[in-house]
Amino acid sequence: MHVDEVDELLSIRAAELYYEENKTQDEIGQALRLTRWKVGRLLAQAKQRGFIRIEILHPRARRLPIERRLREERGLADAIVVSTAGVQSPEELQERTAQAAADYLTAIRPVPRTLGVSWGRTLFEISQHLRSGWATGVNVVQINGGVSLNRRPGTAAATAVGIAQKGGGSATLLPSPAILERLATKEAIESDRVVAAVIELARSADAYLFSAGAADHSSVHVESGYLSPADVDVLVQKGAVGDIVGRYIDSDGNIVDPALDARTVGLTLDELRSAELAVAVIAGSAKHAVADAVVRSGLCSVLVTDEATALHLLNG
Amino acid sequence: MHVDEVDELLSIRAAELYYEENKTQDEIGQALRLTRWKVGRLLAQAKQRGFIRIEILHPRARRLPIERRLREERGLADAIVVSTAGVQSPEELQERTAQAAADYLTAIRPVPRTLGVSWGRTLFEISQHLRSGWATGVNVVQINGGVSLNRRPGTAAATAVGIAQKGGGSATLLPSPAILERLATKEAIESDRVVAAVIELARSADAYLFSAGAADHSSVHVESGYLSPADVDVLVQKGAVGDIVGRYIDSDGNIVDPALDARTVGLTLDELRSAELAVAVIAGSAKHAVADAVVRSGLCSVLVTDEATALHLLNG
DNA sequence: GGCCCCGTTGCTCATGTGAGCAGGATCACC
DNA sequence: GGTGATCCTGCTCACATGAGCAACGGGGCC
Repeated sequence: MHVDEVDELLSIRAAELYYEENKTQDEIGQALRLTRWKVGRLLAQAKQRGFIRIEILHPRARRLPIERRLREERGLADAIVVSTAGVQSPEELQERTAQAAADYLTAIRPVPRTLGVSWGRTLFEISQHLRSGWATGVNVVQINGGVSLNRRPGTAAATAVGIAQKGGGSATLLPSPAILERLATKEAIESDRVVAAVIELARSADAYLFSAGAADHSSVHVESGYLSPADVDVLVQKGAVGDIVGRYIDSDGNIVDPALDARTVGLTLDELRSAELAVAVIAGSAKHAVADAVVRSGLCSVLVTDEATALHLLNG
Repeated sequence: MHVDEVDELLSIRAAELYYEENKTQDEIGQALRLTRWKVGRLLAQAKQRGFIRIEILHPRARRLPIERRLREERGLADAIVVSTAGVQSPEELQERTAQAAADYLTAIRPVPRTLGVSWGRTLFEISQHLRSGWATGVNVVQINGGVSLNRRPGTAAATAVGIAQKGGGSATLLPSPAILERLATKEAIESDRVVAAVIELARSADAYLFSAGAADHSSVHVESGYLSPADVDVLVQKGAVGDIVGRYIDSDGNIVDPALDARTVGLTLDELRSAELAVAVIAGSAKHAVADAVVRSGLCSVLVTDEATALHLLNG
């Protein structure tokens, strides 16, 4: 039996007594016939070698070391990473992330006067998790088209209005479909006085809050009727990994289908990229690829995500 | 937002800074605008409410609090519980437990002069994990019959001999099948001078080491040809949960089939029960029921097992 | 409205713990 | 077999932490 092996075993015995039995290092020393300094070193060793895992089990728990790595290694201004410890379902993960996004939004200083938001399942959940009074007099403006064509009419509007109301302000909706069938129609809509004014307001926002969609049939665009499942398949074939504010991007963050993009109403990706504060909220294993594209191509300055996604960004 | 809720969130934030960022309570106090005493209380609260989980990730890690509960609540003289943290396969669990049993055997003081052992997969693994020189001059004696009928001839012998050799002593084998077809044959064998002497020696052992088998087709008795799968089915129907030293017991620790039992060679259950030191080594989810029966009916004074089995004993 | 009770707060003090350091053992290499 | 480098040990000291305690304050009850 090698010396290192003996030390390893001893460090495990010491860790058991220290962490499970709450003994002092001195007591452990007496029990194992070691000086208390040796015990301290064994415990430090056990930690350093990764034998000790400390987890914070709570829906609101975050992973600060991973957040730091995201800031440092991926150049983000800020990162919020929720813990996946104890998560039972994808829905729970989604909820934790939405909660964290709501927390982050609430904590932004100075409080944004104008906030640009996209819409979708994630944004809606965030709006629900916000507390009344999270801001005072915030003006919420939609940054991409979102009049639902078939199901769930008004969730886009409900999201923006909800965020605004709880923030003691008003919402400015973008009265336009997300994607139009013909380019001419899209240009006509954008030149409409009201629509143009909303987009202009969106461009002037202090901060943006948006999510990302995965490029698959579960997309909100498919659900809302803007794209058919077959359309999505074609996009995937062209390299699409997901969409941001209705615009499909590849793994480098570039527009996949310029023609489609030209028919999409709302802020452009470059306008997002040049924003001072662009908060992306992306969670779930289905969105690992989009999250990666978004962060790589600088589409957001702040990312709110879950631990698994964050680790994917760091190791992938 | 209720006060308790605020405190809960604060304790999570504090825990993140304390355990993940290694800040001092004082630093955390400054960051969260609290006194360091408040921080200390929040951390204590987080621990006490179970938000903090500390795990020792190591094949040799044990669960001392569960061992204590087994001793106190189930009246065992001693209990060894190996951690299941990070276990990938049932084989790994089995190996960890065998290793722990070998460790326990090595640590018994005074060193037993005569050790009675059963045989089987578990015992064989224990013999392999023992280190040469674990004892000096130990006499190992088989406590139940075990001349394999078909496959793997000699593992029973190899186990006893291995334990003896590594302990610097000799092995005394029980030259008899485990179960005989006819009662008369069994009685004849037991009256044989050599066999009788071995059993007499077994009765005088200072300590016993044995495992338990589950009552299913994977049993060593089936594998060795002493019982057919159909025989086992019948036993199960009669309430058998497993076997100890070849004897099938029900959930109360009583012999299931007295006729069969009468044809089984080796120590009786009552002889085991009255032993000073009887160490049972039982691991794996298939053996939860037997483990329970063994402990309930006082068949062992010391139990070596895994965390999941131990929790089954405590909660079931 | 006054009073009491109980939970919370910020403290003192004792204990627990980690950093850094000098002496000593160990090992490889000459 | 000598010698130097390196690691390890047991220490001092400074800091971090938990226990216990008095003062405070808020809420319920008379």
